[in-house]
Amino acid sequence: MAGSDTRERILDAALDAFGTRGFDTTSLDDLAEHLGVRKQTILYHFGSKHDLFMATIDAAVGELGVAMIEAGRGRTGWSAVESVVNTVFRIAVREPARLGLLRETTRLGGEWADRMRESLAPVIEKARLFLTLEMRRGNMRQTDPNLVLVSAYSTVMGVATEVEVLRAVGIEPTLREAVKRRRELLRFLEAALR
Amino acid sequence: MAGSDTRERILDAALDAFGTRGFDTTSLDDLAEHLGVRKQTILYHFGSKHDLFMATIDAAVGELGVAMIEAGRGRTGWSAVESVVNTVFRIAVREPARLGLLRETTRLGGEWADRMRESLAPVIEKARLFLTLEMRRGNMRQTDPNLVLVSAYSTVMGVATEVEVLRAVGIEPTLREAVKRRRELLRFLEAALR
DNA sequence: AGGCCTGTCTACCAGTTGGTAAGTCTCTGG
DNA sequence: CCAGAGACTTACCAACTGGTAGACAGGCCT
Repeated sequence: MAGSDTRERILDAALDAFGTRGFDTTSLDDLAEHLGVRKQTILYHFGSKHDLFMATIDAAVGELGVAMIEAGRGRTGWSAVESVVNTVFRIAVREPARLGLLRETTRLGGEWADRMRESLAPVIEKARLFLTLEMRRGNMRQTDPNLVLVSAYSTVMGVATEVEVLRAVGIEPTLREAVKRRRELLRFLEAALR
Repeated sequence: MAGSDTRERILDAALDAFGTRGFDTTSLDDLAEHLGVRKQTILYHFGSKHDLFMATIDAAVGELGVAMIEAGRGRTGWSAVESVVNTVFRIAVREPARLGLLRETTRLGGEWADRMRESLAPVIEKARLFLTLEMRRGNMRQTDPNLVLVSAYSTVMGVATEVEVLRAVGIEPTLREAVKRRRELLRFLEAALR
C-alpha cells in the first residue's frame, strides 16, 4: 500500500496542528479524522501523543536550525544577519506552524523545551560565535552576546509571528505587509546592533 | 459569610492559572480545589469557563494598561520609554502571570484577542501619539510608528517573559539576571529607536 | 503452503472535562 | 415570623480524552 508514507503524513499534520492550535487543543481524534485515518494508526506509528510531539519538535526545529545555519553560511557581518532574518521570515510566511511550534514548545517548557534546546544548541552556539567575532571586529556594539541574542530573537519572532499584536496596531497579516515589516525589522535590528 | 470576596479570590487564582499554565490546561476542578471551593461556586459567579477567562482578561489587561499609562504620564522623550519598560519589567518579575495572560490571549486569538485589543486600544493609541511626536521632534528616527511599536513590544515581551529562550542561551531567570537584562534591553531599544 | 511481520482497523475503557438541576443554609426586609 | 434572594453545595451527566486489546488483511521469506 502507501508504505511508510502515512508516517510522514501524520508528522506533517501534527506539525501543523500543534503549531497553530497548540498541544492541548489538538486531539488525536481530530488529527486522525483530518487525515482520514483511525486514531490507533497514529498511536501505532508514534506510541503516544507525547512521543508524537517529541517527533514533531525534532522534525520542525531540526529543519529550522538547518535552514538558519545554511542562510548564514559563508556570509559575514550585516549580510549574514540579513540573510538569516530573511530566511526566518520566509518560513514565517510559508509555514507559520513551524515557528508556531517553537513558540508552543517554549510555552510548554519542561521536558519538551529541553529537547528543543538540544536541537537548537548548535545554531545558538554559531550565532554566539558570530556576535563575538563581529564585536571584536568593531562591526557591532560591545555587550553581552547572550543578551543581544535574546533581544534579537524576541524581536524577530514577535514581528514574524505575533499576528494578534500586529492587528492590535492596525497591521493586517498580508504578504505585502509582511515585506514592509521585514524591511522595518531589519532597520530596527541594524540600528540596535551596529 | 465572606460576601463577594470569593469572586475576587476566584479571579486572582484564575489569572494566575490561565497566565502560567494556559487556558486549556487549567481545569475548573483544579482551580476549585486550589481555592478550597466547589467547582460550581466558580460557575455560579462566572457562568462558564469562557466568561471567567473574559473577566480575567478585563481585570489583568485593564490594570496593565493603567500601569503603563501611569508610568508614561508627564514624561517625554527617552525617559518615558525607560519608565514604561521598567514598569513592564517590574510586573514581569512580580506577577509573571499577568504578562503570561497577555501572551496566552494573543495565542488563542479570536474573540478573546478582540477583547484584549479593545482593553488595550487606549494604551496603544497613546504610544502611537508619543512616537509620532518624538519623530517629529527629531528625537527618534523617522519610520512607521506602528512597525516600531510592534518591534519594541515584541522585544520587551520576549526579554521579559520568554524564560525558555533565556535558558537556551544560558541565562537563568534570577532576579539579578533580570536587572542585567533590563539594562541591556534599554540599551538595545535606545540604539534602535534614537 | 504456512508462519510472521507490518499496517490498519473495530471495540472498548477509565478518567477528566465543562456544565445542568436541584437542593441547603443564612441573612435580610416587610 | 416568614418569604425570598444570595451564596454555596451535592449529585449527576454527556461528551471527549489518550490509551489498551485484539482482530484482520496483505506482503515476504522459507
